[in-house]
Amino acid sequence: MGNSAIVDLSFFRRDVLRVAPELVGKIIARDFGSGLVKRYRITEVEAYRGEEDLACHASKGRTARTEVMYHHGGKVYVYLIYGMYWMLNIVTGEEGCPSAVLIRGIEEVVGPGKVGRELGIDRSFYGRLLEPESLLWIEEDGCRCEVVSTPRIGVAYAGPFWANKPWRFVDKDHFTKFKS
DNA sequence: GCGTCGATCTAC
DNA sequence: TAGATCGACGCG
Repeated sequence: MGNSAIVDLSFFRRDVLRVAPELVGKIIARDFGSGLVKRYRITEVEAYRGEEDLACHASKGRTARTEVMYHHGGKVYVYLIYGMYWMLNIVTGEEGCPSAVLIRGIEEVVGPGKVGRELGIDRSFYGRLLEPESLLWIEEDGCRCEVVSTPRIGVAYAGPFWANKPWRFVDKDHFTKFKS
């Protein structure tokens, strides 16, 4: 990955259905300290959109957990699932419009639980802005990739109307590596 | 206070 | 195919 620029926070302050597919192919950068910065190409994401989306945590309303989803875009939303895995999300949209993008895959790391582990994500990241001071940010290097959309994974509980929405976005070149 | 279940992953 | 493992949420 050659020259790349930090993605401005205004990028995230748009409809999640525009932000999510555009995030595929961008780079997530993590500063581990001691001068170690790792960069990973984003290969798979999912969009969660508003209180009406029964697969979205904001469908439960504004709670301590979902609070940050109601903020303006560009912040980190993390939560622990199954008592073991930290799910990494990026808040999108304007203030008061709860939505977020779940990072499901980065290069060779397939699966949101493994993404959180690889990036060393924990609850301390909740609410941070995506900027170098937060040790986690997004970069753009002009790479353009073809994006394939499919239904979201693991949200059958939301009912077929929402579970069937094609709001999972995958880099086509990586698509064959993903099992459905 | 207590029971249920989850935007998952791994090992048996 | 079941077990790990715990916080959020709903009920009362």
